[in-house]
Amino acid sequence: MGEMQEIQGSVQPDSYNPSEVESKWKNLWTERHTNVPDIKGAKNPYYALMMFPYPSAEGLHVGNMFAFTGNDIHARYQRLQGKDVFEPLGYDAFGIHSENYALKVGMHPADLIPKNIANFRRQLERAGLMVDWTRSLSTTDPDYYRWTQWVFLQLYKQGLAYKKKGAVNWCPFDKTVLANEQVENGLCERCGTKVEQRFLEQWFFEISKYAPRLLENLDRLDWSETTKAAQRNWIGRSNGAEIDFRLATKVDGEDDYRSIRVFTTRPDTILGVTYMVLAPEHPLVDSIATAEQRLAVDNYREEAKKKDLIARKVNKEKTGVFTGAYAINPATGKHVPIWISDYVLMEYGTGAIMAVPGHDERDGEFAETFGLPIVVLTDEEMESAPKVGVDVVNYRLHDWCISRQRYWGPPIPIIYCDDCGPVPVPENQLPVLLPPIDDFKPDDSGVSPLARHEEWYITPCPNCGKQGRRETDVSDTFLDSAWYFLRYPSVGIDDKPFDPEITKRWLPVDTYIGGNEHAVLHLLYSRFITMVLKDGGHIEFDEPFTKFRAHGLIIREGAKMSKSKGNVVNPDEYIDEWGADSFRTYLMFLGPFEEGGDFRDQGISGVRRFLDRLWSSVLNCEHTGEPDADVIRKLHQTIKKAGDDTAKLSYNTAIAAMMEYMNVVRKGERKSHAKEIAPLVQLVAPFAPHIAEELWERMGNSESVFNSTWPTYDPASLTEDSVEIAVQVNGKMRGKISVSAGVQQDEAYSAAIAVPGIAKFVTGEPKKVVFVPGRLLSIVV
RNA sequence: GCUCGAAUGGUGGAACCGGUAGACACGAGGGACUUAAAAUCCCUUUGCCGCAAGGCAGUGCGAGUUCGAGUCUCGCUUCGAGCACCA
Repeated sequence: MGEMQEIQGSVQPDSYNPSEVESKWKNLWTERHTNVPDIKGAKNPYYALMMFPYPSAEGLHVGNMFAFTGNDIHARYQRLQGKDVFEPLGYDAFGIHSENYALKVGMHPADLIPKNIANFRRQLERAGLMVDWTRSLSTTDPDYYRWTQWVFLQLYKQGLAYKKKGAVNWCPFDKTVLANEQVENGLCERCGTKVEQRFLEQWFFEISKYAPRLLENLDRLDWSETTKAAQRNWIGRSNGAEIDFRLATKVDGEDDYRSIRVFTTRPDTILGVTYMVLAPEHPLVDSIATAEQRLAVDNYREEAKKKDLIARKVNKEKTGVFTGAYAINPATGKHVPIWISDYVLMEYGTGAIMAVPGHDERDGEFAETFGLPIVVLTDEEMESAPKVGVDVVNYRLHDWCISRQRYWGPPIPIIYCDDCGPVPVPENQLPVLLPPIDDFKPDDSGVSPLARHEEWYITPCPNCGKQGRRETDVSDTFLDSAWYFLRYPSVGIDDKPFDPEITKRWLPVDTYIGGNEHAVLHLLYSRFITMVLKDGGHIEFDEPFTKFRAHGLIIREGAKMSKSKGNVVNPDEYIDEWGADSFRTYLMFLGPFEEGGDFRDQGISGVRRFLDRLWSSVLNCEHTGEPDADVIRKLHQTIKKAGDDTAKLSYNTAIAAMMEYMNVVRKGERKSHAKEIAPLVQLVAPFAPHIAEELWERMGNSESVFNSTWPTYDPASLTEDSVEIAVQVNGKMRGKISVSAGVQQDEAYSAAIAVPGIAKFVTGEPKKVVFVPGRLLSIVV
């Protein structure tokens, strides 16, 4: 063996071989249960959570890897701080995405998903995450979705789940309804198909009731500001007033005058009202339309119903029709005509507005189109406007439509009975299993494929025992993911969704990391469900994630990665070539974690070089004699810098600090001392855990490096004895002086003008001298 | 239109509270080692002028505050993200 290496020459007997080191430690971690915390007895529990992935057939994406690694580093860092860290990971495997893919490749999702999960698991394990694999889950496990159905029932019990026929977003491609949050610019978020409006009976969660709380709590959450801003935007609070406009004539056959209530944010402009507009669907339209206008009104309402949402939103030309009726402005007593138009939305406010064309752009356009009068008010008129309204607050947040006319999801646990009406499935009869049907392809009927299976949906009413009918819609995937963080610590407990003692110990989640694309979907829904469970007495906190950080996106060659551009990075290739430790560290080094960055193939070599140097420095270090005092000083500075930066997820600068230290340690090809290099192994450990374990072991430690304690620094070492002070004359850099650290202004000044290059700019007595100790001397002449 | 971000060498990116702009890394150039290459190690690397010492300019653009501005204020430009006929 030795002879062979002698012949090959280039092969060092003990050079760094990532794949060897990594597979060794992967196995040891599993054997020793290194990553399994004591769920019931942990003294310093720390829950480090990462948004779970959808297990796609393509396998893990670098974006996922980037995010998981960032979370893993945080988790490992917290562990080195002495915390009992729980880092779980599972799969968000229900939903349209999985189902569409299964349809495309002609497989059943129930067969496809386990394959995808196995591939994900393989890739995730290669990444060296500190994940507790004994507590994983998939939302498609009956053991899991049983409790998703339980969550539905809690909302139902608390009066927050209701069924309503109404205008909903229908995706003609995915053949299902969508939540408002899943519609982007009138297009389906998943497939980009134009969304149509349909009138269907659907299950809703009354999230709108929680709008004030969802908004107010944001102020006390330690979350990325961008995420909070997106939620505030989405919840959309606006302060205004509701004002009643009485009709000028009575509705036929009624004794009293009816009135129309409007919402406005500008009650001070009431003197400028020249007409009113109702949404076409407004319930009063039928009764107030006059005989002459009836036909025109009906036609317009039919047109509005047909018009797809995108036409309404993109083509903002104003259309409308006069109802023939008039109302009385409560502030002036004047009669104003009542129109209907689809620029007024039934879902917002009261579905009716007072139009002030002189002070509202949209009203102005409408008035111009139809030749209605435009009144521009003076400031005095607005200030002296009579108060005829009641102050109200409106939110844009709509209720969450959770029914999906699809197959691949948890069936909604409701049974319809002719006598008893909708009856919730008793909790002890959960789960309502999703039947293994083959014809799961959705159709245009507006009902789920499950509705084709009488043998499944015909079932006795839990109340009276007569023949009933199951709800055939399944619930939205976002319900699966709105509570999964509650389940992880209690995985394996089969008589309740989450154990109260365990939940008390581990939740809320200490840090949550994920993509900002979920700011108004998953993150809002999770907060809502948490509040509901708190109000139902199931948990003791009403915010699920104490701290949330949105990670950035990885791009390549300045563009988003996509298959069509051919610039997708497959993590496997890079791990094969460079090792997981180098790959992880490179991902964290390429840019700020919360911003992301550009993935460049060549960049990874620098990180690998760093690990190679670390390897050889540790293996060749001196164990006798004393370490260099200057190096030790730099070490303390590095411990502080790398520690502070790692703690605040500023991973790229933490790595830079370690590299800088490495350069100091090896300066001029010197041999490092064990005391100089050992703490660096610990600093590197969260980033490159395998090599850190290996080196830690080779340094004579028998325990995992992750059971060691983060090195401490001596604050006295942070300041240098002598410092370089910058000297400016009239604001321009003119030179530097080297002085002892505690030097005062006079002394610094004398030292400065003793330098000819500085003195030549200082002519005569200075007008002013500014001295920043240890940094700078500024002379004004 | 509204709400957030961002803009710094050839490239990715650093810069605490307003205090030496360009840390760290890639790339490039030069050198050492080698029969050679790879690997490794060392040096140089914002631009311009200069043999040098040194000087001038410089953080998207234009003003301002300040002894001093990448950083603060005002006014723009461009790019990215979210929301959008929400009264």
